[in-house]
Amino acid sequence: VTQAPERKALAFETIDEVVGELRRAGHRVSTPARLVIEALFRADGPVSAEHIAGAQGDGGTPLEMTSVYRNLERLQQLGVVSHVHMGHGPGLYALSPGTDREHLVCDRCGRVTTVDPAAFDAVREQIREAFGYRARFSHFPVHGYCQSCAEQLDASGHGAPHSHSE
Amino acid sequence: VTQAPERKALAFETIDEVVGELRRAGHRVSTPARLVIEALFRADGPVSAEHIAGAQGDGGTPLEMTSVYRNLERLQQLGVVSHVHMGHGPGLYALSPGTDREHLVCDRCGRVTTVDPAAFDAVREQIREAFGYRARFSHFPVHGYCQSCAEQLDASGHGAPHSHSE
DNA sequence: CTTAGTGCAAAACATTTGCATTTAT
DNA sequence: ATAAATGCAAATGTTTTGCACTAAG
Repeated sequence: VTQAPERKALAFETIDEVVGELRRAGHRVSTPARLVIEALFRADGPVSAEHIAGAQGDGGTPLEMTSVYRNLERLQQLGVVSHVHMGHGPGLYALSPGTDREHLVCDRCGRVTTVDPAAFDAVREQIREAFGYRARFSHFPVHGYCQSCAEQLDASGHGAPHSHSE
Repeated sequence: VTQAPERKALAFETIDEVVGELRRAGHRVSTPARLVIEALFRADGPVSAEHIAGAQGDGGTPLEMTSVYRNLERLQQLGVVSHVHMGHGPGLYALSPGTDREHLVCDRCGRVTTVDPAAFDAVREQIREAFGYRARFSHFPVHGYCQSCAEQLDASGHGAPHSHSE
C-alpha cells in the first residue's frame, strides 16, 4: 500500500524558526503569538482554536479566542500553519506539513481510518496526470463507505439507508 | 482519463417517489416538507438551506429555516438527500446521487474545477484496492494546487506563501 | 383523536469585526 | 514614538433546541 515518500516542503522544526519567519514578514511577536506557536509545537496532531487557547504549558490565563484566531490566520498566510476539517466540528490547526495525515471516514458507520500520506501517492499522481492538480486530501477527510458497510449496502439493494448524520 | 461508469444506487426520480419513501418510513408529509422536496427537485445543483427556504415556486411565504433543516435532516436519514461542503460556506443539499459532482479547488488562487464523477473512477478504484473504501469525493471538495499555482510555488522555493484563506 | 411536525424565539457554536488600549519594535 | 497586536464586547452566519400549537394520519 505504501509508496515512495518524496516529501519536500521543508517543515519548521523549532519555535524560533517560526518566530523568525514572522519577523521576516514584518510582524511583531507578542506573548499570545508565542503561546499559540508553542501550543502548535506541543500538539501531537491538528488541534482546535479552543484547544490552543486553553493549552498553555504554564497554567496561566487562557488565551483570548480572538487572539488565537488572529494568530492562526497570520501563520496560515505565511504558510507555517494550515487547517483541516474533521466532520462538522471546529477547524483543526497544525504546523504545515503536520496536517498531512489522510483520513478516510465511513459515511455509514462513522469509522475513521487514518493513513500515511504516502499511501495516497499513487492516487495523487493519477490526479496530477488527469487534471494537473496537486491534490492534498488532508484539508477535508475523504468520505465514502468502508469495506464492510459497502458490502452490506450492496446486499440490501437500495442506496444509503442510514448515514451517520455527518 | 474516463473509466466505465457502473453507477448503481437508483435515484429518486419524482416527488411522489420521495413522498412515498417518507410515508413508508412512518413520516407525515406536511406542506413545508413537500416544499423542501420540490425545491430540491427544482434545483440544478446542491443548494443551501437558505436557498431552499426562499425557493418556493409559488411566491408564498418563505419557509422557516428550522423546518427546512428538520426536513433535510429527515431526508438525509432516509438516504434521499445528502449534503456537501464547498469551502467554508453553508452546507449544500441535493437529492442523493445528485451531489455526485467532484470539485477540485486550488488553495492558492481559489479556482474551482468541476469534473464529471467518471473522471475519478480510476482514482476511486485505486483507493478501493488500497483501503477497501468506496470513496466519494463529493462530500468535500478535493483541495490542492492547480497546475499553474503549483508551478509558481515550485519556482519560488519554500512551502505555501499565500493561501486563499480557505 | 394522536402525536409528528410546525412556527417562533432563543440558544449554541465557530468565527469575525470594531475600537480603545497595550506593547513590541 | 509608532503602528501592530491585543482584549473585550458585540456582531456574524449556520445550525440546533425548547415548547406551545397546528394539522396529517
